[in-house]
Amino acid sequence: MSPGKSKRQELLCRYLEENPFLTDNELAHMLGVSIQTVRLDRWGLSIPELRKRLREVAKGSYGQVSALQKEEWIGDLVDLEPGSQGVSILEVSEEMTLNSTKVARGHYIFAQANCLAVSLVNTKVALTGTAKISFKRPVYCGEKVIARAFISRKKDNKFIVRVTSKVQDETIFQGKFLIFAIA
Amino acid sequence: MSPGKSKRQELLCRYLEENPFLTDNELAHMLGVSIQTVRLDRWGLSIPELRKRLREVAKGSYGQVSALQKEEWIGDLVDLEPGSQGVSILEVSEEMTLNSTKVARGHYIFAQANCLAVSLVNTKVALTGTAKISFKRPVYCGEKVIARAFISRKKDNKFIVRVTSKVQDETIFQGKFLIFAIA
DNA sequence: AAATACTTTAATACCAGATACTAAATTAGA
DNA sequence: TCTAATTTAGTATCTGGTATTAAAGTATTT
Repeated sequence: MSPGKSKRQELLCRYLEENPFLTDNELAHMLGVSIQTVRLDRWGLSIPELRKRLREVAKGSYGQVSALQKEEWIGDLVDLEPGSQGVSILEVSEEMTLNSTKVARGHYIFAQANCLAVSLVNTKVALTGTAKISFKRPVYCGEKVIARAFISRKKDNKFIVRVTSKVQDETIFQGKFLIFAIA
Repeated sequence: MSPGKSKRQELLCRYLEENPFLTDNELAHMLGVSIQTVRLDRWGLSIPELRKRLREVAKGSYGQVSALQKEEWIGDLVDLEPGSQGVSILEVSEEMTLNSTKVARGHYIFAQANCLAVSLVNTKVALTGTAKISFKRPVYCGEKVIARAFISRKKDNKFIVRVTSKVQDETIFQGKFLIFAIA
């Protein structure tokens, strides 16, 4: 991949993030390339056409739910062995950060860990009882948080789950969750 | 104007109010008339085409999105004395609960407390360092959670904030947050 | 019943903003 | 220099329309 291509694709993303209502034609002019190249780039980045983007924005806003509200889970489960361990990835988006800085709100990091911890417990319903958590350093917009969790102890319907969240091998969060399984 | 026409136009409006993402074709089938009649009706009612409707909804919401981002707090601040204490109310909605039961996800309760704790610290940026939290009992859909927070200790740029969340005088959550103020 | 007006349907040409595909031209890397 | 990646071009096709003209169908009135 040429440097021009990846740089252009980055730009394209930035333009569309700023203004998702741009046509391929407008993008082509802005980037100084042909419309075919723009389409090829969009395809490579799996960005849908303008009309679908409009549909998404429109439909998304039609439900009118806030970011944390509409997400069932915070983070994407990439590996899960119920009853043992699991891994979840969360890419920190603009909505999760404070305005002035680009630092993620603590409760998103917590939410990711909590979701993962709860999903480890292999029952219909699991509830967090207590938790001791620690944010090691701020996480910035765009960073990928990888949370790893494992069940460290189990007694009756009580589970102790330890979660460590990292950004590129640097621990940014640690938590110990006591979780109750409910039958 | 025949009664059939005005009745149909009323129906058309109702359908579009319910779901503005309907094509003329779909409307024609729903109303049992030809597509031309639908277009004529839309013209008479000066209802724009689907794509323009989408654009409007999308653009209209796009301004609001950034406005919502600014004050994306979990919970409503009802009382706040920065540097001392504050109260926040959160009504648990369907989106915050698990599907099977009607129990609120722990991280919403945490998020409310965390937001409140951070807002108590009267600086531009405040970050949660560590927290020790405890969920006393599940919270159900529709319940109003009242979180009260106060700064229990302060040293340099470190604040210890204690939060107690209640549902009708019953404590459902307690937390101790160590928060860093950043200049 | 016939003439007139209103309503509905049909048909055609055209547009924006795309997809899907083929192919040629350009550029960069070995 | 030759090859492979990248970019551009061109064409056919799609959706969901607009705009226009024309032809039916249905009342309404005279």
